[in-house]
Amino acid sequence: MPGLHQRRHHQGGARHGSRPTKGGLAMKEQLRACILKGIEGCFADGTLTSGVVPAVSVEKPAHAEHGDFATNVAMQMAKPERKSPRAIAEILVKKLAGSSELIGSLEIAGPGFVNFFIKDSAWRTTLTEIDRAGDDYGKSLVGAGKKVQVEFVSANPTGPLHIGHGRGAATGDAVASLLAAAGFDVQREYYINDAGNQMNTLGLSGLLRYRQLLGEEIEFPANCYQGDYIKDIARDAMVKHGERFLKAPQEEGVAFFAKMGGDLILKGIDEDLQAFGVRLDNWFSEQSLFDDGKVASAIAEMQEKGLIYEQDGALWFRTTDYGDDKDRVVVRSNGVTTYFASDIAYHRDKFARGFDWVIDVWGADHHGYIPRLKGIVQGLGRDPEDLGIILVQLVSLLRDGVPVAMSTRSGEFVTLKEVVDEVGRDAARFFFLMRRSDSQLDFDLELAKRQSTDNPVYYVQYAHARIKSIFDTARERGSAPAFESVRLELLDSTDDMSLIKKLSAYPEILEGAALNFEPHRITYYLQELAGEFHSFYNKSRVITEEPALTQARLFLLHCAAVTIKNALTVLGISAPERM
RNA sequence: GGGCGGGUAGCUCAGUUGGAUAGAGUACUGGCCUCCGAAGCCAGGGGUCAUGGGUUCGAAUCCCAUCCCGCCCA
Repeated sequence: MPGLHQRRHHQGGARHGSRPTKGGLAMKEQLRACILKGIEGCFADGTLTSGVVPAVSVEKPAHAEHGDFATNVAMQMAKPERKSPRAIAEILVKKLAGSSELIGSLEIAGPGFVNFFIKDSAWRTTLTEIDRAGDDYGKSLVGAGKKVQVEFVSANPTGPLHIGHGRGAATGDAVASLLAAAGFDVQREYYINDAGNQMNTLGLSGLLRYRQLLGEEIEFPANCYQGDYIKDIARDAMVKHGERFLKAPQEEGVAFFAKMGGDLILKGIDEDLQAFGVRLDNWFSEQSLFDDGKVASAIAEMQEKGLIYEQDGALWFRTTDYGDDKDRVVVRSNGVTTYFASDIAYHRDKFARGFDWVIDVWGADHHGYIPRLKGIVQGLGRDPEDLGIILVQLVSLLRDGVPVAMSTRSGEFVTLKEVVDEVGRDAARFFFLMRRSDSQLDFDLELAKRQSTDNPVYYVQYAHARIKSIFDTARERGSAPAFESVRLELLDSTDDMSLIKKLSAYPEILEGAALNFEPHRITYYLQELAGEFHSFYNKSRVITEEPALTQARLFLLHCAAVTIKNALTVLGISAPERM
């Protein structure tokens, strides 16, 4: 559960409440500090007596009538103070009134909430900050430079990436970007499963297709890789090497096709990922763990710690010590190591490389591995929360609402490349990130391609392009943007204010999305922000007869464009100037 | 049989980590371009938050049990 890590790292990270305003996030921090001070003040002058300071929570009410922020401390203090929540709220409100530049007014509501109405002028300073920060608007320092590795995709090099890998790629890449934006030092890694038996199967598949190509009558086994890409590999080998592997011993042929096929497929995977906008910082080979003796040394370390024992000729890891159902085999009685052995060595190596926090992105069908992986981490003497695991659920591909049949066994699966070629990189990424990774995802190809209102990607990108277009028109009409001395106080309508407040929310949304590994929060925010802009645009003229007002509104839209672009960028989606 | 995820509007899904009157998109109905991009906006109806208990000032959210769907393991 990502949420578990979040709390620890959230509290452990450096808060930044002392910095100047960072949109709504810093406002909350300021209010929180202000409330705390108020409570201490009440204790000092005797109006409150318990001396018990509650955990002050400041939140954004669901309804605008309830103010910009609200706190429930009066309710929390009711018991220790032995007063009614509303009575406590009254005492607090008296103390807090006028105690901060931010607070316009205060009220007591409902069972004992204290509602804060922030001065419009305070909200408007966010705009100055957005303009100043530019591409950096929304970023924070919670990560405090901690080294984090996000490992994702890591598909076996036995076939091209399919649509399920696409969701993992979009998620892993976006989470990495989010964490970087939250101040972590992030590395993206791909783990190549190039040591297992599936490589022999790949080699055999290639060899058999090759022999078929050269005229041999062979029934192609059902447990070999069925896809046409195997035939391409065989054809390639035939062109380069002729009939050489017809006469060679089968072992040599299998080894050749395993190596050649693996390299070729991996190259294709890299190309597909790049076309999808994903660049890995590091490609880590499972085989290298064996070649470098890291598997052996990892096993040795665990044996020394007494975590690996021998039984029935096999070596077992005591994962039950850490909550697993049963112990897991590391080395079989025939001397062959398991995937689990590689996993021990691999994760040991990750931490040895200095990562404070290691995140694995998996398909949800691997959820059964969580306890044993957590076991490894603890066996290494680490906190289990130093390993974060993101499970990505299945993608159902639809075309106009009708499911597209997919099955890797039959070879008729839909590849990531096909999807990206058809709907484009931006739409594909947005769709993959539109839902919580926990929940299954319907991906409708026709909807993703549609250039209309029901396609959320276009809705958001259109907002950005529309703003740029307004700027073009402004220049044509002699109102070229000049933001040296914008009169922000002219932005005083409810439409101005609600757009400003939505822009102010971005830093908090970004931080929450990062610490919880939830990129979908950004896609939702983008849709809300775009909606806020479109609504604003339909009600408010930007280019007017009054130069000062025109400049103020252009400035507001400039800030909106910056925010939309930043949010799209962190998801790896472009912000077009024209569409 | 055990474990994990899910069950919220006709459909697809959010729900700020326990807060006030549960939201958005879509679909449906009706309006808005002599005017900065109508790929847009505005208005309306639509709910037993799977079910039953519990915890407390307060539960879609936490706990227990049950039902349904998907996946993993035996």
